[in-house]
Amino acid sequence: MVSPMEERALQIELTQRAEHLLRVLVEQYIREGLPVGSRTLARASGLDLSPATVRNVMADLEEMGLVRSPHTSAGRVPTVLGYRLFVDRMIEVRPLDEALMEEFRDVLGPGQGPHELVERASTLLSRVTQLAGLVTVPRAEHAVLRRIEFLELSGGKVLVVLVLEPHEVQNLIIELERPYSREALERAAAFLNERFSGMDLQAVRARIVEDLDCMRRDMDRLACTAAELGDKVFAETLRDPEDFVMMGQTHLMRYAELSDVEKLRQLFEAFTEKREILELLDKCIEAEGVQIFIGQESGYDALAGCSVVSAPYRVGGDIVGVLGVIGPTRMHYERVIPVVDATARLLGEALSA
Amino acid sequence: MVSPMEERALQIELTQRAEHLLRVLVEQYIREGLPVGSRTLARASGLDLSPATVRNVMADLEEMGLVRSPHTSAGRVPTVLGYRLFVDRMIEVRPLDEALMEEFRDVLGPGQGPHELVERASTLLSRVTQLAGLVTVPRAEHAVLRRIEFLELSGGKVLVVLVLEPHEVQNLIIELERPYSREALERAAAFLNERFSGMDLQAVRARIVEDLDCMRRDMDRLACTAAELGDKVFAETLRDPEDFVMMGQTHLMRYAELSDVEKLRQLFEAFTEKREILELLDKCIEAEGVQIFIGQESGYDALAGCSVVSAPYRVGGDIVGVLGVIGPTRMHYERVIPVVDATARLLGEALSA
DNA sequence: ATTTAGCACTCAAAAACCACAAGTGCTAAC
DNA sequence: GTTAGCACTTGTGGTTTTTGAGTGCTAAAT
Repeated sequence: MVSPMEERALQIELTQRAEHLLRVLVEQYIREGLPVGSRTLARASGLDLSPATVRNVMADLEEMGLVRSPHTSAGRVPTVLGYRLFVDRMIEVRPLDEALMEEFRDVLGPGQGPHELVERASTLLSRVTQLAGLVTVPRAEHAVLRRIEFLELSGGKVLVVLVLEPHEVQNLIIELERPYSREALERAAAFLNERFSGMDLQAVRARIVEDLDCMRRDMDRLACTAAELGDKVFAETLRDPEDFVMMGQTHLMRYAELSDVEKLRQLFEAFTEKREILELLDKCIEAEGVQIFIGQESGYDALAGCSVVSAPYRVGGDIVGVLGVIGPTRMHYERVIPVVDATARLLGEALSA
Repeated sequence: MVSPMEERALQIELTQRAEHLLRVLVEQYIREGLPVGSRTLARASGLDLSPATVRNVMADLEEMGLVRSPHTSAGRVPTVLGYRLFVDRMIEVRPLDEALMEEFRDVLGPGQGPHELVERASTLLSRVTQLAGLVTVPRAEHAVLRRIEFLELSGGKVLVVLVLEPHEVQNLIIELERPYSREALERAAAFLNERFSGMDLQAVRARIVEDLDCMRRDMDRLACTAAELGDKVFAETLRDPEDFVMMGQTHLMRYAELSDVEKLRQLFEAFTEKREILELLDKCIEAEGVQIFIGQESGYDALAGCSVVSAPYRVGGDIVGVLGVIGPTRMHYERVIPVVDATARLLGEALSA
């Protein structure tokens, strides 16, 4: 999975010096948020160069599409491609310092239900990075079934209560094609509990699908009812994560580049809409480690001027969700990346416990 | 419950004409959002008055603190007190037209769980008024207990699953002082189910508290365990509503008077903080009908420039929550009030079903 | 063949200025 | 009590000027 931008970035050759200058420029711009002029850059670079020389280099970088000037007499700012190069080649990802790690472990300690953990992870991300944190609700496939319960409602609907092993209760309402007696429901639940409690949901699902056929043949009424109900329930429960938890949106209002109210509104609309964000997160779910979408790379207008840094998190080797942050393109990647990475790791661990 | 502003407003005497002019001014300002000058007002009033006369009246109104001018050569805008007078005396609250009512009934139809209903009500409010809608999660005291279940977790904690009658599942984790065997938990649950299912939570609570003493004396181990656990559970469940659902915040970004990003940030911070908003809603929970807080009346800085229109909603005669909208002071009260009122009524009905 | 000093040029942002329109308060006449 | 008239105030919008940061280019220096 290599984005078009990334591909383009890979082909770019730069002299040592140009690369260094680009790095310093991006760093400076991330810090200050103002276009960087040749004089400043010459000084900040540490190299013994005159502004004029720096200007020449800048002209080259501009031609390559790595920087641009907002107008003739302003300094240079990084383009998306410039950021790309920066994050791909120039960032040294150091592990988080132990003190912070300790705090993370503390917040994401065991003994909480998945939902609580997700919320904490999101809050943690946003607090530490001063950006908006987001975490998808984990897929439940590796949760272990502890107890299932059916309760009849009016109108041919049934309330299903599912108690899962990492302390969580899910409940959903299913609609039945044909009516079942209260007693049938009770016995079906007992049957399912007997047979499947202690197994993980994926296994349960597989087993039920498998059983469904031969049971129909056997005409074993009880087993058949149970399997039918179970099929509905677990099909529903194992659908892709359709939700995420987002915290700290208000942090984004602090960045000047997003201080246009209309722009901000569109961004927040996208947050409450959720659809686009979910699509984007979906793209990350198969990636190996930390993924970064810079500005327009994501392809969503509402996210113009924003970057997303994300990482999948796993339980028992399997990816069950994605988390990350969203902020202005000029975010402090070098710091954000390890934070996202660590959070993903620790959330995964906490969910496994 | 009369606010200080309201009290002050009650004492104000106005001539027929002055009152009319104030009303027209407020209406105009709510529509346009611009200071209203004497010429415009003279025309809009329908009265056959010269601008000069209107100016004289305005000078009086200004002295009474009902209007003010942003600067010497601008028109007048209503003050908080002006709005107060307007909503208290000059608004004719007409019931919603039948078509809209029909839509409301449709959205808040029966057959949904409380949480779903709350979310729908909030969305409905925000959509119809183009403001932010908010609805507190209803107190559960009149929910009927259908089933209670204990599941032991590690570390002396117990997961309690509570199935309530308007289709809802609540789960909470309680911490135990002394350990109970798995069997004891199971039997306690059976005992509680046997004894209390079908009763409303408040009654359950009362009964348990009542029983607790005499049971301790009896030394009936089972009943005692059950009562102790039940006491914890229902004490927890019946606490005041500690949460609300808010929808359509982004609408607020459309109003010019809130278009200062810093102001907006503070407002949104208050929304996520929730505490202040909850305090405010708490004040409404005892009121009879629709309550209105205009601008600073609420006393919270973050809500400067905002008004809140709220109404409690009831299930079976008892207030179980509050709902309303929040928007700029210059909102269209005459329309918003019936909407809030109707939503409260219908949400109550839907929850009772 | 780089690098750099020098210089003319550009452009946005800030300040200064102007004219104008909207609106006021006041006074004196109706 | 009402209104016409008038002087005065003040934000707004437009134009112009100034300023300063920063550029690109050229020609000299290394």
